[in-house]
Amino acid sequence: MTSPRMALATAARPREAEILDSIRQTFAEKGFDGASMQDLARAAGMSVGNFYRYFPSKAAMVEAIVTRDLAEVEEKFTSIAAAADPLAALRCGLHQHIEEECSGCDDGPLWAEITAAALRKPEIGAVVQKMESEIRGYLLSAFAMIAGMPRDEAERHFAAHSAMVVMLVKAAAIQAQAGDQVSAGRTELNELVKRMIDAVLAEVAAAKSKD
Amino acid sequence: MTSPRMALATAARPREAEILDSIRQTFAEKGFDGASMQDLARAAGMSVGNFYRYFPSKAAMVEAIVTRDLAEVEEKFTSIAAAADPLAALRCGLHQHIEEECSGCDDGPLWAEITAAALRKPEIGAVVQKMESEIRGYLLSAFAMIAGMPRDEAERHFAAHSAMVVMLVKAAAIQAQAGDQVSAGRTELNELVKRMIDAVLAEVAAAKSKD
DNA sequence: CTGTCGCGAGTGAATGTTCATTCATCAGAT
DNA sequence: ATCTGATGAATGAACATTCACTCGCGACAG
Repeated sequence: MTSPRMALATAARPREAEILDSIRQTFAEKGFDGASMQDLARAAGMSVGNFYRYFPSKAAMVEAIVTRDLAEVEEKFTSIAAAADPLAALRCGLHQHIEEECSGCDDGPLWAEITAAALRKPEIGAVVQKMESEIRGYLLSAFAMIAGMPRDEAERHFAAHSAMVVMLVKAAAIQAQAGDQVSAGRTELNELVKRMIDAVLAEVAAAKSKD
Repeated sequence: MTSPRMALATAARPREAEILDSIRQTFAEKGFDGASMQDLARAAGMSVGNFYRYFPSKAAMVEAIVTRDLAEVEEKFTSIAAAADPLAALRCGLHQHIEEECSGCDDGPLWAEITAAALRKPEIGAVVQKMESEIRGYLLSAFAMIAGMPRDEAERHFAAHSAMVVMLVKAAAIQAQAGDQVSAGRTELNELVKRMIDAVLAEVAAAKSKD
């Protein structure tokens, strides 16, 4: 997940993307309020003064992080929409995502932090909400294809389903980073999460047959 | 949720409980790192100096908050375990909890904050993990009754199920406080969450018949 | 080829503010 | 007289934000 992300965004605004990668870690480790501008500047490998040239506020950094991740997600959904069997592609993509979050890329703390900050700071709340509603939009488009119904009908029927998928994925990512004693049961929980996602998708697919 | 909480804990250490109620709000509004000792002391209605007599650190406050909420949860599970139909009682209790979190008691931000803090500060992580594992324990005991199997067997079969329930409840509480545009779809999402919980419980109950 | 001008990128010390933590002190009850 | 619960000013560290300044480099006139 790290290398494609870097490759993707580096193309557009190289320096900013590079800084973003450094910043993520710091936010994850110290939290939104816990990370000082000095901390962040140091992590980005530059002086405090210069740092303000790139990001005038913490909210701006979160916005940049969110925007970049959203672009990644969009890319994935585009390939899902183009697949021969969208249901299978979506299912596979989600399962893969659950696996990835568990081992390797530790974005859990970062999203926990951003989620918490979104509930306190309106600027961040707006950004996060825009992101989530956009993702729900992608899901709904996929659902429309799967259920063989127009997009707006899918929206009416499956709004909650799309929200549930987003919720499950986020919750799983955050949970995956908590504690170590239970790591044996981590695999089991992941399997159960995947089954829950399957159940949601099954409800969507079931709308097709009864037309 | 507020009044029973106060009534419960006031019996034991009145002053501390009173302070805790004031503190909650501040943590929810400003975040763990965002809330200064001055903020918290003011919220508790006392001087900074005196405040340190009650809580020497923010982690201690979180611990107190968590401990108190855990006592509430324990109480609920005790009554569930004593019910004639534990499955129905558990199901009803969980559904009720989902409803409550949505309207009225806005504990979402607080738990988002605590969850995020738990991933960064080891002391808080330990406390939260202890709480969650205790709750999972209560769930597993209930599961054992429902499935009609010894407790340790339930633990082997349903560890993931208990973790999933905890995850769903927490995620729903946090999600319930995000944004306002979607509040129309909030009810639908809540219904879906309840159905997911039902699905998990159904898997537990299914273990009974096949003995 | 060379001097120098402009400019974007980068620096880090300075400023005023807020924070955590301590402590000398106080009011009132025993 | 003393003990308990409470006060809030004091202290030093850390923070956000600004700013005067440097450096390297390409353009370009001589």
